[in-house]
Amino acid sequence: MSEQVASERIRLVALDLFGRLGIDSVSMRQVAAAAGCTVGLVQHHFGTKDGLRVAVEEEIIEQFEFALSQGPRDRASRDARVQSLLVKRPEIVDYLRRALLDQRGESAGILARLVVMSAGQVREMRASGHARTDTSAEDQVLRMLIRQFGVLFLEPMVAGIWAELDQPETTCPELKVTLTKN
Amino acid sequence: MSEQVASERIRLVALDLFGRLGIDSVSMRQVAAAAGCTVGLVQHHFGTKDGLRVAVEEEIIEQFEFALSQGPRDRASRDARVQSLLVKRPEIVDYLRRALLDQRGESAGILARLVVMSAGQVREMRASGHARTDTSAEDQVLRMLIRQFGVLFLEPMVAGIWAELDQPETTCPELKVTLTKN
DNA sequence: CCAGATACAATACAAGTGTATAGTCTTTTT
DNA sequence: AAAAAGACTATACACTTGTATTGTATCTGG
Repeated sequence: MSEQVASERIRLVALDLFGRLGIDSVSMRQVAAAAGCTVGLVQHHFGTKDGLRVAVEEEIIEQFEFALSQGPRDRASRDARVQSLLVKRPEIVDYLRRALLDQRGESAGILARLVVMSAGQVREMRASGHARTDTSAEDQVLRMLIRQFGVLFLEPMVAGIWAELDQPETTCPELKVTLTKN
Repeated sequence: MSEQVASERIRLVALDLFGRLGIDSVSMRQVAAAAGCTVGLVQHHFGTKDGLRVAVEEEIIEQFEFALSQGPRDRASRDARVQSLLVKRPEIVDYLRRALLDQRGESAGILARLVVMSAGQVREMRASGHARTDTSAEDQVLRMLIRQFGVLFLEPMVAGIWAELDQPETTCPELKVTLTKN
């Protein structure tokens, strides 16, 4: 099952760790340990930490391109394929959420590429009659991105609040009483 | 204007930096430099970095309690006061967004306290007839929090996408052409 | 077979981290 | 005025960080 090449394994655990903890909070040694190798190997394959970040983002882009390129080209089908990808690989959602919210320095690059891809999709849909052309293309791009990411990005917020409402006795005893009282 | 006590100045710049860059990415020395003092003074006032984090969160809680405690007690008025606070102090929104996003370890504490506060508000509204009692309190708490934070949390995402759509020639030349073509 | 590339490990190092400690002023208290 | 307390600086230390370097297997093409 985990008998892949080490390079790919490193990329996958890096994507997972970066998404879950944030790039800055993950050390090369952490990545190496999670991938079951040494720091030297990570360096050998990706050069620097930034090189690893680029490779991770490359993988995300590839996944998107794959999901968008095959299958029917109407809006609903494309949305479904993207949604399927994001549900199957929540690490990607985590990573992108951080990239979108951070938006400082190099981490904004993947956002730009994603917007460009979405713009391409919108243009293609407009040309093939799968999208109306009487509204602005910018709006359509923005709507497309929010349609695909909006709920997924808000999900941890709702989940966090809900978890707190569900079992608050660990952190704050009086809340449970308050809420179950009526 | 900036002739406050150093302790308060440190707390404010720490809140700002923590919110903008994330707690882990901000060093004590960075905080000290931004506050115009040395690391030793930060230690003297707040002990450890975690102590500084606690103080920063304390300040946020205080601001919320202040906004909630004074003025009319109906839902619309409270929402307006909270909204006013969050607009006036975007660092607080940034900080809370990160706390909500991270949700690991100690950083989840302020989320818990915020949920508890909101639950208290809901209970008070229910008791005073400012909120209906025929729906679940949990739902009301969740709705209240999403009502107050939802758009503010999504805002940087929209802003980021929009900025990319607005001036993409710096990062990706062909997008501009694509979008302005029709 | 055997050079050469490739996969991987071990270690070394400068820079940055949080924090402990000790010292110097300045204010407050008695 | 003496002393205690607080505000503030300077420095040292152990640790982690990313990365450079060097070495060793393992494969691979001629």
